[in-house]
Amino acid sequence: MTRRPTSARPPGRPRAGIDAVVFAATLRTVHELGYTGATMDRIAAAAGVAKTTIYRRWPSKGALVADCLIDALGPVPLQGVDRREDVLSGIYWIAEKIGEPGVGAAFAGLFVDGVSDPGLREILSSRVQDPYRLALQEALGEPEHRVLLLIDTVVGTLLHRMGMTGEPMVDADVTALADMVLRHFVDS
Amino acid sequence: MTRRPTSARPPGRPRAGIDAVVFAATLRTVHELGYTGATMDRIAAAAGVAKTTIYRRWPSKGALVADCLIDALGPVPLQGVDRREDVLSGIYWIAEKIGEPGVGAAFAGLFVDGVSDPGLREILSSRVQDPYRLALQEALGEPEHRVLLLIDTVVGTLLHRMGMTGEPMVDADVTALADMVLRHFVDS
DNA sequence: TCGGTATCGATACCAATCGTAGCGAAATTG
DNA sequence: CAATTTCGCTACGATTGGTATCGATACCGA
Repeated sequence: MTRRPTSARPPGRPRAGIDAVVFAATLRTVHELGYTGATMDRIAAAAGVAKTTIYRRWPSKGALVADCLIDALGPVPLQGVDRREDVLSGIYWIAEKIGEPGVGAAFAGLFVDGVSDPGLREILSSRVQDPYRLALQEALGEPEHRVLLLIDTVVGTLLHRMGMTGEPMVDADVTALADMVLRHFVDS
Repeated sequence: MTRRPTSARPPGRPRAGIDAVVFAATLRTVHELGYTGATMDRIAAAAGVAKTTIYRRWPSKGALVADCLIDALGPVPLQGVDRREDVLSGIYWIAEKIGEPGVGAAFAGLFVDGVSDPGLREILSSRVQDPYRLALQEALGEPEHRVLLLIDTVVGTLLHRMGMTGEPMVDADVTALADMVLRHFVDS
């Protein structure tokens, strides 16, 4: 919805590396000031970019943060060779991602904005969750509702810890969470 | 922090049932417009109360919603007779509470404001989570870190589902969640 | 090389919001 | 009845999300 194709771009001033700069500034600002405190003015200032430039690329703050989150999470990490190994490494992967500065706070902020913005919930569901859900469904051979519950469990638990303490979950707890989830969803 | 003792009140206009009216209006407004959309002006209008009256009782929107959430959740429901039964009924209890209109959205909104407001995180931790954590520690005889992980798992999962779909979790999924949690935390 | 085009930066701007101040009115205690 | 405290109301300042405008800039194609 926001990033336009870089190929066949008509003449004009280049996009340069603005997307990357704004993404980095967004995460940094959200990390330092929280989702609410990360105003568009501050993000623009942190990126060294005019606020109007940001609004030319993203229609709203929510859309910017959503794109930023998608960029920060990166591609689906599943290998697809071993069910147990896929889920285990996936849990550690998302735990590490959510622990990165700003990622957890951005995630939570999007949920809140999404309550009053169905379009944003659509982005969250289709562009953030669905890629991982589909990959997990294929890797595990489990029905959709079970994979959705698995995602709720893993991501929800990690985010709740972040929200309550402000700190990412320690490894020992991630391991315990992984044990519980594996026993329920993989060892069937 | 906000509610002052009703006894030994000096003369003057009564507090009447303003707290209860404002709590109800807050939940209703958060349910309809989301945490961000629930402005103090709108909450005041919905409660039929002046905005200044609200600010005289709660120092910030976050503090209001936190008190509102504490009021909505009510007392710890554990009976303390059977470990398994306590956890099971507790999970259904919190699932139902989070499904009530506005409660889930209020919860999530507090997390977001809490990122940039340590005082609010303190309220969340000490007045919302701790009562249940302590009761669970006593009822289960488990160490603090395991009870904290249990709470993260149950509440986080339910809130993540609310945030993603906008709808509370269906009973079948709550049952599956309860099975998983019981096996890990109670059946040791 | 040079014109056309599209983006960038800067400033100004609007509506909405949080939170506060001041003041007269109302209600309750004694 | 009188003192006291809170209430409602209006107005206000500071911020914020988002828009409009306009000159400057950099790229593309000829």
